[in-house]
Amino acid sequence: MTLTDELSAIVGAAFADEDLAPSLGRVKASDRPDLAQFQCNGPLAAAKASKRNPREIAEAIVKRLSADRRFSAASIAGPGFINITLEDSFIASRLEALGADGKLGAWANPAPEEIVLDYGGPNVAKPLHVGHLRSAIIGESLKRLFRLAGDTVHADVHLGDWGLQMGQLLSELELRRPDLPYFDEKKVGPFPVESPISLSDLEEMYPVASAACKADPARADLARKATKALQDGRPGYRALWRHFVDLSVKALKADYRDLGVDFDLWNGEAAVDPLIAEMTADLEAKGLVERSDGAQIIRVARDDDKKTVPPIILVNSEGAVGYHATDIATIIDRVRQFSPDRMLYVVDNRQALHFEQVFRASELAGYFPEGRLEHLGFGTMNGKDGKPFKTRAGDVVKLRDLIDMVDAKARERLAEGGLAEGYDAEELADVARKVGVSALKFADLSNPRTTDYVFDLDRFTAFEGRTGPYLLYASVRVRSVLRKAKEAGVGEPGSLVIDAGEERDLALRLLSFGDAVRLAYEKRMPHFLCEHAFLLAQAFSKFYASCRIVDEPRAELRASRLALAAVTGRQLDLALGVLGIDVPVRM
RNA sequence: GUCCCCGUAGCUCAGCAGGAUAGAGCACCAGAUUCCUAAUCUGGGGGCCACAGGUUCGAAUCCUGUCGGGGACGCCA
Repeated sequence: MTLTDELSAIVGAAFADEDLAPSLGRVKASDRPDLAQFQCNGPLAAAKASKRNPREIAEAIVKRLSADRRFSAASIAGPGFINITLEDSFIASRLEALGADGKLGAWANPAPEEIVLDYGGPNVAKPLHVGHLRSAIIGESLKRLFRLAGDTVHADVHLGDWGLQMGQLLSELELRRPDLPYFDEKKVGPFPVESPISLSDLEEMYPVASAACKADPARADLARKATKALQDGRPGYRALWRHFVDLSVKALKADYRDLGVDFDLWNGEAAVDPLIAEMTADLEAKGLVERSDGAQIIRVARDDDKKTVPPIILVNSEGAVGYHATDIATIIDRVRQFSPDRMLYVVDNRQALHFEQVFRASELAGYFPEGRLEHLGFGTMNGKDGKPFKTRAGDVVKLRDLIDMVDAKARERLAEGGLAEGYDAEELADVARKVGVSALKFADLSNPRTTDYVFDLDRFTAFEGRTGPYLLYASVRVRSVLRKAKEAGVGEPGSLVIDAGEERDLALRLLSFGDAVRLAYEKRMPHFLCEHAFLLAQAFSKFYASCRIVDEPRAELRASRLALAAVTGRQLDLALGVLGIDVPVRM
């Protein structure tokens, strides 16, 4: 139960005593912190419903609340707002409870769920680029958020390893190296253990093959036929495919590790290949499949659709399956493996129609209820011109290059401030990486998930203001203060005494963590957590600037402030952990 | 053409289960360090919330339309 839940219950009871709906007692943090800490707008809504005077209702409620010792003030303002200010002793008692809670007041899901979270989607043979940044870090953050709330989460990278792009690659290599044993149609094996080409060969081939197929229909036909042959199990193609996947997965794992992104499942589309035949037969038996222009389709349009929802191409005219089919088969596979309550897909907004189609087909076939499949779309990252971000040369920016850029910027910053003194090479590298990646992640995660945003290198590498490094700095300072206190032997953290306004503000901010967690969870939007982390770090910085801690002469106050700092440090680190941001020991 | 998203300070963006004086960061101006990390803190200027209607006691927030930007729309993923 969060603090505002508790306050809402108290105020709701007062509404109930006035024969009004308790839900009208919803309390939230005040929009006018200069006037009060919390507010309730219920009387205005109550007035509308019961045709009474809002101020009259507010007056009756306030009269009841005024008797409550937990409130230092309850008053009416404006047309009928109820302004509430808490007794410091009450704030202190709630903060003590928060400190004793292992999850620092985080909201817990009352009915924990089993969730499959799909947030990778990288393609074999394609290095991660800026476009993959969002799904990786939003997904990672949601995974940690759901787990914090008590859910069980299976994180699935869901590799793109089975569609037409595999046929494009196979045919490309076949054109270049027809002599390789893999391309002998009659040969069933064994094939060499070592891949005939390297990862960089693969990454070079992909855009070439893709462009060639786009330009030349005959070339594209080769790719489609190769895709079909791969899916039909031609041994040479399968062996080569295995090499491609192994090379890519190795590189992808390294890239994701550097970003602090970790998957439980490394399956790809190909993993459900054995289910395809069974599934298409089942869909056929259920009467959902139609023939159209040589392809097998499923119609998913509805009479009340405002937009045209095209049918799913289950099997194309070549006889091969695409990602519609593998996505539906993946739903079946996940149900069999985990029988989850929900499946979530963190994928670009532009895929919205695709998921709509897949979810409807899943519902029609009775595989999984549509309402428990969620496409958590995210906005695209654009350049300053509003178009998808590219380098000056017109290329997409590789994720690795981006990480190197922020890393270099962090080293520069450490050097110019003379901050790197006393760091050995290893710690320097560690601090630079953590500072750089925190900037990257926070800049991205602090945007609402669904909106597009402008990718601005200066902003991503800025270390002042509302940035990742600002949060790290606050966390490091907390740790430093606690260490100094220990060294100086000034005593242990003790019970809370609220003295200065900055202490009260910090305490109230700490107590709002539960609301932030719940909001982020319910909306599946990590930026609410970013907001909280920033406001918390800011409240701490203000507290730190105006209140002495280690050398505060009054022992009771010193102990209280140490406790406040300790709880802040723990909650900040927890929040940063959920965002996937690692904190260096010092910076 | 149909549908979806967006338009808020010079810039990048919050706020949109309607509510009080629309916020933050950056940039700009002025300050703070004999003292726990100045990657910090304090103060200041800066807004017809794209536009026009509508609903409401009350609209940045809900509805309709216009303009502007982006995106999606059967054999790519």
